[in-house]
Amino acid sequence: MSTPITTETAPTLEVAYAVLTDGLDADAMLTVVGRCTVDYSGRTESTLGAGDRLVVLKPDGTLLVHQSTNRDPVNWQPPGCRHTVDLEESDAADDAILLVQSERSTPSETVRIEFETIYQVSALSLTDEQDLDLVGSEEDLRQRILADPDLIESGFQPRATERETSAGAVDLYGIDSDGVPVIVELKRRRVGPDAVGQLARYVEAAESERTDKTVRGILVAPSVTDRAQRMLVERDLEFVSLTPGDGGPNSTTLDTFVDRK
Amino acid sequence: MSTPITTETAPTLEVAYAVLTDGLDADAMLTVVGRCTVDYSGRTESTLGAGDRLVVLKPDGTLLVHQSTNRDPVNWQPPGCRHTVDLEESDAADDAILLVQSERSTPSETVRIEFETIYQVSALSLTDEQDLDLVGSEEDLRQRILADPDLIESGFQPRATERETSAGAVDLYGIDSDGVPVIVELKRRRVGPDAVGQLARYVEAAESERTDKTVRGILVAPSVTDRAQRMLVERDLEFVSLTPGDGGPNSTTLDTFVDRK
DNA sequence: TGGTGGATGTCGCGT
DNA sequence: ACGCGACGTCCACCA
Repeated sequence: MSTPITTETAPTLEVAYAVLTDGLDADAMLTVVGRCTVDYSGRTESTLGAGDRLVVLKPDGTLLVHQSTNRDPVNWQPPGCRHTVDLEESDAADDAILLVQSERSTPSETVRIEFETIYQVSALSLTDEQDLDLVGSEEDLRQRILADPDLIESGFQPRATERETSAGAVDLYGIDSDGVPVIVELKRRRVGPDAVGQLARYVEAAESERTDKTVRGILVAPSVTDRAQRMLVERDLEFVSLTPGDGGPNSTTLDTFVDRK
Repeated sequence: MSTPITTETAPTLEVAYAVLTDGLDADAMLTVVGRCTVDYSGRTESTLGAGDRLVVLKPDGTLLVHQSTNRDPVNWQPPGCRHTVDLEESDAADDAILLVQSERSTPSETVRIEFETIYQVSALSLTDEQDLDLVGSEEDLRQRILADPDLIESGFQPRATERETSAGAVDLYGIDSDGVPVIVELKRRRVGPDAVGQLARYVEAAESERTDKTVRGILVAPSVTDRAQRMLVERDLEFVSLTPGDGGPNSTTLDTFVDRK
């Protein structure tokens, strides 16, 4: 198999234009490195003065503009956008511009990138059938509890997941050894006030739906902040410390990464 | 100025190794396109089978692994990580591997990328002094209200922003025309139950701190969902419709993007 | 298409 | 370093 890449280093804007239009036609992943300005308008508006950036156009309609810092792109467009490329000629030969634009509706958003110089442009035909396999999410914590409900407390009986209340769906619903309804809110990491508020909402909603008896609320997470702890006490809510993994995500499996010499 | 790029297309692993190690030394932004597997261990764990991806190593210690779909990287490491590159020789010449690894502590996390084939590797020296200038955030909404408090209601007097309560800092605190305390929670976009819960927490905390009188709670946002609306009514909270921009972010300034022919 | 909540969220700010 | 909340959050799921 031949290298699935077309690359031009220090191309003229015309050459870059050709690579990009061909790449868009071929559903390739495109990368452009060059000096550009970026303007965004949509849910908000932003401008970014001229500088060197890495721009990525994905075949699914994603746009990324990366500076040399931060994990997140400084500007972007989510999947589903329509990308277009234009050459803006000019009287003076020197200030011609390559325009990369990305648009979508609902919400109406536009990103407009004006390249004055392009250092490199590439069209990549990537073959990738694989999906990420991730372990340790909140879903795993739920599975762990369903497999062994006593992790919550002795005698806890799960009855439903995602049970609907007027305030939203409850992570885990069940009854304790006395038959009292229990609402469980799961968090995969240390929680703050927001999680307590969420649990409080669900408990309040559940109590307003069954006027006969009280409903217990249990927050399940590795740990809580001080403020969240106080809020739990104030609201008569409970806390159970549990991590998604058996002994925490960093317990045994980490030695997978010990260098194999 | 010369093109600030070193690129090798279809390099041997040895050549790629040289480009990457030199680039790490030079604090360059590095891109690698090739067939690889990715393993992650840290807050959770994940594996990703062999496929073609675009990998980016930023000089600030950021790592990105991008597939051909989605805005977010399938694997990543945030800024501040230590990147290393290794050649793993092998008996059979064919199954040598280029290993790119990124590590950090607090939390302890490792991403390990094994390249079996590299289609392209580049080292980019990007010059970019510019910061993003963004308009239309929640902060702009606050400024707008402080400049004209009557937008909340006639006679509203702001007294403090980020005023502390036992449940956290309140966006905007003031008194109404009757001298009744008012807590205002600002949201730049349509809000759901979480924002109502947040406001309810603040109001409850404020009332427990001043037992003399009730405290009003006003949610300020462009709009609310049905469920959030019901929750507001249940809790005796109020709603005022306001957008960050004057007439909404998409009103007048959009014609900036009309094509200039 | 819109509502709802999770996320290896990330990021910036304050203590 | 930790707590806290915003974010053009993105994203999957579901009605």
